[in-house]
Amino acid sequence: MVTTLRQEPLINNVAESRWAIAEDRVGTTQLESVQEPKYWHLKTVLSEALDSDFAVGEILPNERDLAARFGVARATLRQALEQLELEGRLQRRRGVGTTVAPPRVGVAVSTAQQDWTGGTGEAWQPADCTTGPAPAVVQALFDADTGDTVHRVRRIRVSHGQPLAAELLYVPASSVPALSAIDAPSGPARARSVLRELDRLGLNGQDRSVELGSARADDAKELDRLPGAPVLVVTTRYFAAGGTAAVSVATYRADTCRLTFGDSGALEIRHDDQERQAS
Amino acid sequence: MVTTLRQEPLINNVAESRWAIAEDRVGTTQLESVQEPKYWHLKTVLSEALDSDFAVGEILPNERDLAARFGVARATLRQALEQLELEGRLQRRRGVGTTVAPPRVGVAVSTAQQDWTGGTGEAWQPADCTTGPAPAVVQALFDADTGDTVHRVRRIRVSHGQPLAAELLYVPASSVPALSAIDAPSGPARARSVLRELDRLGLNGQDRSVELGSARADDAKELDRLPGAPVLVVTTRYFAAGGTAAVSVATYRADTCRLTFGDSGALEIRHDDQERQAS
DNA sequence: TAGTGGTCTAGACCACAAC
DNA sequence: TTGTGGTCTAGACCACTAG
Repeated sequence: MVTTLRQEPLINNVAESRWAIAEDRVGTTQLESVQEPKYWHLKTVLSEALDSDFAVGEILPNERDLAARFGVARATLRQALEQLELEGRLQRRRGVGTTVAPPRVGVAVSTAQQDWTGGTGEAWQPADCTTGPAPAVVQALFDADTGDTVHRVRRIRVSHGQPLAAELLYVPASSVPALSAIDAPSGPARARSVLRELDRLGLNGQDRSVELGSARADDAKELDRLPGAPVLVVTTRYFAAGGTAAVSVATYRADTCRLTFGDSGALEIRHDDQERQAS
Repeated sequence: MVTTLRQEPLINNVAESRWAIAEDRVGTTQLESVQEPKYWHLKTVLSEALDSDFAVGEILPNERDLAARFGVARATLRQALEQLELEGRLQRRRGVGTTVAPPRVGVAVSTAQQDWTGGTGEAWQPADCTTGPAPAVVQALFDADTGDTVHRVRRIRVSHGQPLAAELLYVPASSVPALSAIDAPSGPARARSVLRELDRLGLNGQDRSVELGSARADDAKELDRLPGAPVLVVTTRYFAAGGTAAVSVATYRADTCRLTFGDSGALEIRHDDQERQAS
């Protein structure tokens, strides 16, 4: 592999040397630390290499080359890459390649009481609205006497041109009785109408939960990911005088998002350094 | 495969029929809905089967049998099972088997101001304490003038005998100057001493973020999972008069935990039904 | 059209738990 | 010892992106 290395000598040699270091580290340390899975060891070595030798946005060699370099099967190499992608260190796109991902963005979730009509700039943008029954899991979060028909408002959260989250906001028809039946029965205009009514209600509290999920096909499309991609599912229950006025199920891209809750300190956690937690 | 089916006739036949339904569903629906990955389709079918036909704790056939039943390679079947485990639907244990998982437990995270000394019963239990430098990522969350040496308090959160989370609490030595240098320099006793001092400080705010991570070896051991298992990493910064008094990095099992934040509604989200969100 | 990551296969062996 | 899930291999083909 040292023979045909004469075109673009400088750049190629720099790249070569960085990978050579990593290769060595895999070869040598694997012998001593027995009984550690190859993919895990590989992931650790790659992670450290990314920390010290690579810049955000840099393109990695393709999977077949990398696997050959480290002397493992492509499937094993992929296991390591998948871990790193899960941790937000890498970004992989079919047909394109693998690049070093930027640090996760901190996304404020709690921000006290929000303005439904979207006066706060670049937060949520309403995309659509339909009317019908809510899924059983959501229905269970409403009060027993709430009717079956709800408005389903679709909203997308974008930052710096990248989609961060896709939300489905369920508003029981009984929560917004004043909603005019005259304007558009669906679509973005309808969505804004529902939000305006919700804003008029004046909510007095909320209840939130976060769990890991995998993106459904529709969410994945909005998030520019493949179905099954890991997401953080944020379920929020909004309370008004009468009880639960709305339920929001928001799915955030787990690879790119770090959810922040400013409970009282009101400070933003900064994370712009490249360093990572030591093992 | 219909021949030797005579021992435990009733139970086996019931089990057989349930799987036969799922098999059919895979075979038939795959033809129409083209261009959907097999593992994804398989996951959907299995998920619906779990919803309708299986009880919590039930044991599934082993992976080789299941793969044969559905006519796919074991690796493909495993991709589907991994997804379901990620979603908290299944529990797999090496050497034992695969079982239907109970619904995720709601774990309160915010609970206003806590009592460090652990008077609240079954929450965190201190396990150990060491002293030394903090990892760079954590150090970055402290104020610039904070010294290098911190107390690292290890705590475990358990519920119903199951480990939910493992925490590393970083307390700068400068935050707890009154800490007696006389009692045990490390171990659980030392941990309690540090927490007692922290309690005495009187914190006036906190700052929290949640992101997806994978369990490091030490955390994995505490959580009774394999290294690399998906976890929800909750990073909390505690403020006192002087600034950041402590930083906590808690890793929750993503498969079994749903983090709840009682921001103001103070209600617990109930989730004891078996139903799941429709696709 | 060429090159990338995504899916899938049919094996093999290993670590672990339980009998 | 047996059976389970976990790891690993060396291929193959497909879907997508970009030249």
